[in-house]
Amino acid sequence: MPELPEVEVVRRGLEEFTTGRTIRSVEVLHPRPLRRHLAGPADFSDRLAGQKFLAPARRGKYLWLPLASGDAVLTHLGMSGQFRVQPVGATDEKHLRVRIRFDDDGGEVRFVDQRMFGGLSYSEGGAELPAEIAHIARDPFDPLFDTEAFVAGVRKRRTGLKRALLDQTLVSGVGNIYADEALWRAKLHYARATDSLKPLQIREILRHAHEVMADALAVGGTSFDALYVNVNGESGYFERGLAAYGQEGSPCPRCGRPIRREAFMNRSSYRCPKCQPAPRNARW
DNA sequence: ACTCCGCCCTGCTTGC
DNA sequence: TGCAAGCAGGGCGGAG
Repeated sequence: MPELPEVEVVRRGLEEFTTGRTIRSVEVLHPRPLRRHLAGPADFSDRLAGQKFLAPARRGKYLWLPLASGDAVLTHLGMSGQFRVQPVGATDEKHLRVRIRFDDDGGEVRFVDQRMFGGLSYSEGGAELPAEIAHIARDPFDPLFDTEAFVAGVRKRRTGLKRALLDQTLVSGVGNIYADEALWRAKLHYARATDSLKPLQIREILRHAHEVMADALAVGGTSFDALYVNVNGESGYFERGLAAYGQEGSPCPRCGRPIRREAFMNRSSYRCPKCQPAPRNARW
């Protein structure tokens, strides 16, 4: 569900509420979100008690909370994960999975996840960058993002452009929504063959992905429903900024043609049939 | 080595 | 009304 802008909104919210605080206890209410922590929920809780959080970090859609010990709590929101800050004693959310209490009088942090594609794990030595996500590419907001390596990587692939944009080992943070929006802005069809794109076109699609995610971040991200909210339970406002995604039948903001929805990768893709015509040598 | 599919979950919407 | 299928913004493991 959440892509880079939404995860960054959550990171900023957590930064305000967790940095410098010491954990008193961690309560795991469902084992599923701890599946990546192979030693099990009890071990996860035991290791965290008494530890102090440093400022949270993010790469793409992954988020981690470094600890003063040099380790980290690594998390991913999956499709429906949320972090919420609540006063101690507030009613439990229906899908509350993990509760973190602190040794001060402030509120608690809760991991809430309806579908449980998200989760948490304890990353030893992961404060700087958890080894578990070393394969994830830097995202476009990262000052060390290597544009030329991205251009070369995309051209080396033999696949469609949208598949490449969604491949988190080429560029991270882009999901189905912002891939469609970036493709619309760049006037490129999702099935354009990666190995026939010009370097300039690849730089352009990357620039648009960066810009559309920055635009979304500036207004708190995209929320279609209550499944994406910030740590205070508030929605973002970028849904009104979407030109293509979810806009089937609505006029293209550029040319007026109705936006088309098509099945793609067991999901949906939205495009303007005039601005983003199907290529001859399509790769799906 | 690279690419792609199926699957992990729950709940809301849609159509019969 | 009731039920089942379809769909939802992600990532991984393993098949080919």
